[in-house]
Amino acid sequence: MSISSRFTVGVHILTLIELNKDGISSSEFLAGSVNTNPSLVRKIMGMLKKAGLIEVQPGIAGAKLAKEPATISLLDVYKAVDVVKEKELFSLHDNPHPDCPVGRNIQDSITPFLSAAQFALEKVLGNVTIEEVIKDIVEKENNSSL
Amino acid sequence: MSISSRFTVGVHILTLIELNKDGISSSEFLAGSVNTNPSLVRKIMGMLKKAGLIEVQPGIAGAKLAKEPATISLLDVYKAVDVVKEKELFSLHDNPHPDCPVGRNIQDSITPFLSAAQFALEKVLGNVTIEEVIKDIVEKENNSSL
DNA sequence: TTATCCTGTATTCATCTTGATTACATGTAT
DNA sequence: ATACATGTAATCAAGATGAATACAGGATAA
Repeated sequence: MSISSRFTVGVHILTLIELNKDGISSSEFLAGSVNTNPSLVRKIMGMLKKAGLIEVQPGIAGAKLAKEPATISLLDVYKAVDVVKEKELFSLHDNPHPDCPVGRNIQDSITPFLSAAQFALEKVLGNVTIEEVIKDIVEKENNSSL
Repeated sequence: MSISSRFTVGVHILTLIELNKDGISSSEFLAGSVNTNPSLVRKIMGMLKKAGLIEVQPGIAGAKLAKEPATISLLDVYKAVDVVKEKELFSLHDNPHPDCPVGRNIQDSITPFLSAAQFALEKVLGNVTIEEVIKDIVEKENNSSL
């Protein structure tokens, strides 16, 4: 299992919109860089828009960031594209047997640990911004052209 | 998306084996508590055995822990049942376009952040032992019988 | 030996999620 | 009106998951 690439594609989209801020970032343009189809990009753009991360208007080509890159964290993107539901990163098996002491208590016992693990993951994502990703990419570009 | 319940079922199995240490924990017995079929339990038992967490023998009913509960972490179980591959919790979109500065660098740029997030999650799981889960269940049992 | 019970393992199946693809309604501008 | 973009729905193939069934092989008791 893997967390949907909607998340990393979302990060890609936001990064490219910013680096192409002087140009027009249409869904087709973005899809070309991601190597997917414009429809999927528009779907993800819709989620990013709903989350207040980008500005797009029907009929008008191009998207812009709605906030400064330094104020958008990877966690914002992760939540925007809805890849993992609240407290549901880990699956629990349905209906353990209530006649067994383990069966009737296991879920309540381990859920706090699972939530803590998921929270730790999300905290790391919350500490990384789109600005950092952009800086990193620009730096890699400069290094590779030496 | 969700991480396969093989993980939480594995924890359930280990916990029950220990709490039932004076009895015989056959795959059918364990499956009854988990509320699944014995075949799936045997499959997971095979993984736990391979990882050195339990002892089972063909033809002989019942499984026993191969180590003290205090020395088995949730991370051990998580790795044993192979629910998430190393550094692959997050999906990357294949083949971003190499002619775009973002396309050719995005994966290398974000992979360290994603790995760090996954590592943070695993670290939390590594700090919780089966013994703690058992204690918690016993405690819940005692409280409920007041 | 024979019968019985268990583990180990493979196969099949329905269900779900993902991402690709197509289509089309709606909005904007020339 | 035409051209082009976004918004959104529908369909599809592929992959993962867990349920279910079957059976080979090991262990034990009569």
